[in-house]
Amino acid sequence: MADQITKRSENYSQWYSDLVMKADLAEQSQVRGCMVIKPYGYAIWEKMQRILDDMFKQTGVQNAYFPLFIPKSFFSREAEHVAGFAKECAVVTHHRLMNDPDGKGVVVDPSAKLEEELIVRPTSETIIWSTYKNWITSWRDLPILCNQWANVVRWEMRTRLFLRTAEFLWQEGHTAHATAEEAMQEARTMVDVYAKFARETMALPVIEGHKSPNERFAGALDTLTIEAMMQDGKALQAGTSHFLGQNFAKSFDVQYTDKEGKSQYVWATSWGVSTRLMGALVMAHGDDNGLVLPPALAPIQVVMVPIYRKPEEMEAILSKMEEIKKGLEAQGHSVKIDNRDTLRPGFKFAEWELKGVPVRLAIGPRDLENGTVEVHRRDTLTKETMSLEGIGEHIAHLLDDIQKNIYQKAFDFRQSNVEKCDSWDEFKEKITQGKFLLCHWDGTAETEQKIKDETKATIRCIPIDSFVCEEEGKDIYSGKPSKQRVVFAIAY
RNA sequence: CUGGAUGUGGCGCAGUUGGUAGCGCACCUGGUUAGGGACCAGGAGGUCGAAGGUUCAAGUCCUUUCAUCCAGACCA
Repeated sequence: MADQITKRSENYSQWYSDLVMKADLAEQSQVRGCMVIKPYGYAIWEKMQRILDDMFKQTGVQNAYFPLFIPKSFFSREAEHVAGFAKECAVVTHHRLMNDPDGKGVVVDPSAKLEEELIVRPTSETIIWSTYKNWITSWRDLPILCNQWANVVRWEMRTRLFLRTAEFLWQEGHTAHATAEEAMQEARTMVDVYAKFARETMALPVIEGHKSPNERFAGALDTLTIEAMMQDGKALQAGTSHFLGQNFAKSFDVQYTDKEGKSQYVWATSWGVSTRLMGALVMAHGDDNGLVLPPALAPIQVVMVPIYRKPEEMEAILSKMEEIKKGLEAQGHSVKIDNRDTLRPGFKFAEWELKGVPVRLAIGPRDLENGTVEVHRRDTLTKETMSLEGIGEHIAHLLDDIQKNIYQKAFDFRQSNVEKCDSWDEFKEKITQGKFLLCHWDGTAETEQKIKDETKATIRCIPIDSFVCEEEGKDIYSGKPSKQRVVFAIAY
């Protein structure tokens, strides 16, 4: 299994190459782990954005945008939040460059030192709450449901493409509510949105649940999460939704006057998903031939490869393909005709497989004569020759089927790697084999920490979906009484 | 910051006991090819991570330094 994990990890980096690359920054630069998202990768991100955005709006959320720079003092206000973020941030200290007096190039103008440093946002709670203070005075102003699509920077010590880059793209929702119940409901609503998006759009089975106190977001009273299993059996936190209580309202003095005329602090949530989802997509579905994209997110859903020897054949085939393409596009599918005449078909087949295009159509002189087409599906790597008649309908069904099948495959994989575990010896063995283990936990941070120290495994979540398992038992490590099982796994 | 490994054309690598850099892929040109990653011929591209030292001579030996990768600490 260890070998398998290594092999998978190597594959992951190959699978990424069409989507993302490490930024090629200056040699002496200390900026590590910045990424360039390539056009093909960004197209997937755009699709994710569009679908998520629609889902957000259906819950009443609106988009807004807040500044990239946050005054340092804002971070001093929320003590817990600071403890979680203060260390690994990019700090702006100057605002001007000047020509280097000793020669070529430019240097920082020392006279342009900022009175107060600016922090490049690692997340926007602080600046948004300092803004909300001016938006909220009455119960009539609530709730405020804002989301922003933005980039954030965290000066991570170790980075990994998509999973942990220094700069990444995300959306962060920040809401303000009159009551704790309403805020908790909002946090729950949004994690449900994420779970639905993961399952239905990304074809990614996830476990929904609460984070243990140790794993909570800095400054949150409760953190809800969706956890996915990658093909090496490791867990990936794919999205989080936080109930922030009144912590930020109190730190930034955000109060409203309720119906009785009394001042009340507002209740807050924040929730986000990032370009890490791209990593999840790749690591959950890819195979030895490259990416496998669910049709709902594939920038190109159908690619057509013509096969010909003579120019006349090419012309006839391409015009037939245009015809088919129009039909498919009318049904809302994205279609590409690969008409590059410098490459051989076999090369193109391999290339589009690497890119994960769900369906490939090949038409050659033989097909042209018979009125047929070769249909190849990426998920199963199988192909069949079929009549051109009714091809549109067939493709529509096929894309649908591929979407479902990719989910099912990931689902089955996960199911076969999740199990209940009640023996500590068994736990130690299985956890390193890439299993999710459902175990009893006594609810203490100490036990969780000890388990982490000994095995690297963490509590991924306390499930709230179909994995919820409330029953009496004994803690896997301490043997103390427990009321429910939680999900343990080794995480990215 | 701690431990281990590695830096040689765009990518992946070789380079013996020191003798003045080579291979595969990719790239460019021409031709033949085309139903699963084509073939032949020709061509271009490197101050060997950087600085210093030893030597008649350094990719190779010594010192320093920088960077990258893996394992920790941090995290979406």
